[in-house]
Amino acid sequence: MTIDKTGIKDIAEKSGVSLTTVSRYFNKPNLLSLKTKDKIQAAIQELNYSQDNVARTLATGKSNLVGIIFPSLHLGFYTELMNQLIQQGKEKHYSFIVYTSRDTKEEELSLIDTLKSYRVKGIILLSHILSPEEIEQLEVPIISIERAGGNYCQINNDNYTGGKLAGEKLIADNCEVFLHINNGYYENWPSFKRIVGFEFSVKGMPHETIINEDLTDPYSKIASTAMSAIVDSLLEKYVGKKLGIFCSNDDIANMLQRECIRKGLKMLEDVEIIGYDNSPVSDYAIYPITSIDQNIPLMAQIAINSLESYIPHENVVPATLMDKSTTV
Amino acid sequence: MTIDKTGIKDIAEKSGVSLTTVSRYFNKPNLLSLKTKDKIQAAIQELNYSQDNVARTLATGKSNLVGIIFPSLHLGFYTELMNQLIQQGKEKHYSFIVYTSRDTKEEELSLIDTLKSYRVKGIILLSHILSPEEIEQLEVPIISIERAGGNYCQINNDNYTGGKLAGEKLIADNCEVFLHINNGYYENWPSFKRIVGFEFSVKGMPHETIINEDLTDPYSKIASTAMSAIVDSLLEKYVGKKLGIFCSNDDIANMLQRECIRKGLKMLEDVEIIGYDNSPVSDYAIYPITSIDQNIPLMAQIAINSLESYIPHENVVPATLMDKSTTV
DNA sequence: TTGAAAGCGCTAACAG
DNA sequence: CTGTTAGCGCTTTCAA
Repeated sequence: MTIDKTGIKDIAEKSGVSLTTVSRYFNKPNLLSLKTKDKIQAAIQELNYSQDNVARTLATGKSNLVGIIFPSLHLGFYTELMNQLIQQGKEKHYSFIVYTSRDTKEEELSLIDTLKSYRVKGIILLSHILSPEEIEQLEVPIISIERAGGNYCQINNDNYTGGKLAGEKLIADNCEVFLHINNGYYENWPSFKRIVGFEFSVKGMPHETIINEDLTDPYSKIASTAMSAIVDSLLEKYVGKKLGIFCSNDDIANMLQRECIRKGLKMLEDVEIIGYDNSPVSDYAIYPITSIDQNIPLMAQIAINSLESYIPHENVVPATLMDKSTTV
Repeated sequence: MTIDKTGIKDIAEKSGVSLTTVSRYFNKPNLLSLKTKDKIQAAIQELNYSQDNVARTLATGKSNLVGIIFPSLHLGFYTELMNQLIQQGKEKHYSFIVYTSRDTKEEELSLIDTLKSYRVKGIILLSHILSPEEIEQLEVPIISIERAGGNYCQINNDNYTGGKLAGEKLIADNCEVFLHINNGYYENWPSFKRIVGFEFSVKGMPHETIINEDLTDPYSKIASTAMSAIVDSLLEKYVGKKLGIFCSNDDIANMLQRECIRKGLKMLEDVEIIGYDNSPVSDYAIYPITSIDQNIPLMAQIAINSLESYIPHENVVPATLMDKSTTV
């Protein structure tokens, strides 16, 4: 299993040129004569050689590895982003080392250390553990996505507009009470602007923002229970009114829809729901959920490009409303 | 950004020992005297040194990187498996390079080549592109999960029992017609045994197996349409009968439940549903879906251990029925 | 217990 | 256009 060993040296001998020339065949092919290129290519084929990324990385100091750190994997937005990243990264021969981190700073820093020790080209950061200041100390290109910003590359959705679009839609649909359900935030998070935008748009009308951290992991008993209680209190409080509910993500919206259906609410008639992310979950609910699209493919594309030419600044990706079956 | 450079050499100088000794500090610490160990440790702290995995990999020929190749990411089973793998792998300092592959053999082989060039410890294979024979040629430790087997390490669920448990449950619940819905298979796939087990258990009673490849990607229009048609035909064919439906995975079961609800079927009364995987999706459906548990954490654990000490053979993980709300 | 020296496989000046 | 010569940062005989 380790008798392979076919290296640049072997193909150099086989084709009667020097090591360097073979190396150049891969890195600066235009410096070589057609004849040598052919010879080398032939040897490569014959010996079934393929490059050694470890040696190359050691020599150059840079690999094509990229780190991604998610808070968790069980959210449509994350899965889809990873999918896009992997897909689009293939063209540039990027390989992604994936971690999850939602606990301690020490753990996250150690993961980042490991990543650095593999000489990653950059780290795409989605976890919320580190502060902007701490991130700035990292000494490795960081691309943060939907995180509070600092002096590094950020990719954020136009959350303000997203929230505003949701509010406007719900108003246009003649909802009578406007609710926002969120699992918690910090005011410096980009996603906080969703709330601001939403509240701005429903200003002057009956509205309420409900924050409940139990909703953080949507696939838990605790989240179901919390959501059930929320719906109950809403029904009690706003009896007879048509509710317009904007959720901070599709998973929460999905959970909400489930509770509404269980409790016999009629979609569109009694309640309208808008989620955020336009991720697959929003499509496989009973009533596919109207959602604010973050343009995940574009986010991935920007991330990939930023890896190539790193510029520390904020990239804002537009938000658009995707009309489905939970709004008129 | 590249002024870092703190290497084994620096800490050797600082602590007045040789390179070799410092190296041994990490690899064979018990060969060192307590005094030198202390000196070295102090230097490490002071210089804030951390090891270079690339150099170490080049020198030893083995890294702590592990490849995973999924057919896609949008299936609860995959997400949860990845989650478990990443989590459990952390203890052994494994880092996972994640790919998706569902297209051509060339692409998959090239991914595997890249993985090899990073000197991965092994590759966890879930994609269906390569045949067992081709996998055997790979010259890298392969751990296949729920794939047709060959002479390499395999981790498979006890699919036969899983299918049988589903059938028996549906019978016990007094269903009158027994259906299996599947998105396609090959007879040498482990998951084919689900069908065999199920069919065995409902032998002699009215039953039918429905195969439809359009169900492969559950988050697509095409899948919804297909499922809708399937339910229609079932209703037409078995009017008035209580249907017992076993699906090949939770995502399909979820889709099925959605169509049943849309068409006004009453859960438990008109229809019972059992999925496979016991993945998060099964829990956030309107009626949490009874499902066959594959014990994903155990699968992950076996995978991790197999990486450590590779033994080419089949590991069979037990299947158990998880009773939820789509069965009595 | 410790050190010197020879690589691991490739790249990158520098020279021709 | 092509070759020589040092490394990249760490591990690993071999010898002391």
